[in-house]
Amino acid sequence: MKTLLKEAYGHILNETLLGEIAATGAFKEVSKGMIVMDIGDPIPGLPMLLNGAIKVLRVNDEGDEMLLYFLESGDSCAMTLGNFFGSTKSTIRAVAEQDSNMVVVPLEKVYHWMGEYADFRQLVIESFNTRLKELAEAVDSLAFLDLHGRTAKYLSDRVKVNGSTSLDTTHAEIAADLHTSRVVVSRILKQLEREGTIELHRNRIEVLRF
DNA sequence: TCATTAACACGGG
DNA sequence: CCCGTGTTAATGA
Repeated sequence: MKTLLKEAYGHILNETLLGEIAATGAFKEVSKGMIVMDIGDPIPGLPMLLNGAIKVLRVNDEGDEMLLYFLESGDSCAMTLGNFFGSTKSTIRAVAEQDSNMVVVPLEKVYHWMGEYADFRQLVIESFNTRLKELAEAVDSLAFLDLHGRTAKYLSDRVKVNGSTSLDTTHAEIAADLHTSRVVVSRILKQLEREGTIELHRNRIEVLRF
């Protein structure tokens, strides 16, 4: 676990801290498609992603979803740090985009290290900053892009976090992430295929240009 | 005009 | 057979 930690966070966190995280954090392994955390779940600590990728979604009371952003290796999920402001329940759903490994750091340790280590403080603040930027981007695309544009952006984002132009997905999943209907997604995907942007297969989309 | 819902046929695993 | 896909028709904002 120490090796994975160093690969993902070694560039920002000092050796002592990495050792402490390895010693006190809970290692967690999730496989693709698993719900890592759901609305209302108690937050056990600060999740620090070691490898893989996690999809973060907002969900309303009817169960409708809406993609917020992806977490990649070296990201921590600052949304869970709502704890600092008194909430102990998750307000998001997190689904494994790939098989992933993470360390969950207990909150007492997070408090402690934020006071003790400048580099840890830095990590948390940077994480907040990045998540906020990604949220702003999600709002932008909702406000300024039509569904065709949102779908194209969505596909290129997924290509980026997966590091592959071959996406294992279905039209229904895309529809859920973009909070629209599958009919529309099918039509837009067909259109993108005719434009030569993608290639459609069953349970798979090959992204040719992005 | 463009999205949504319902309904259907086709085909692959 | 079940599920993912592609399409159409009717309806709504």
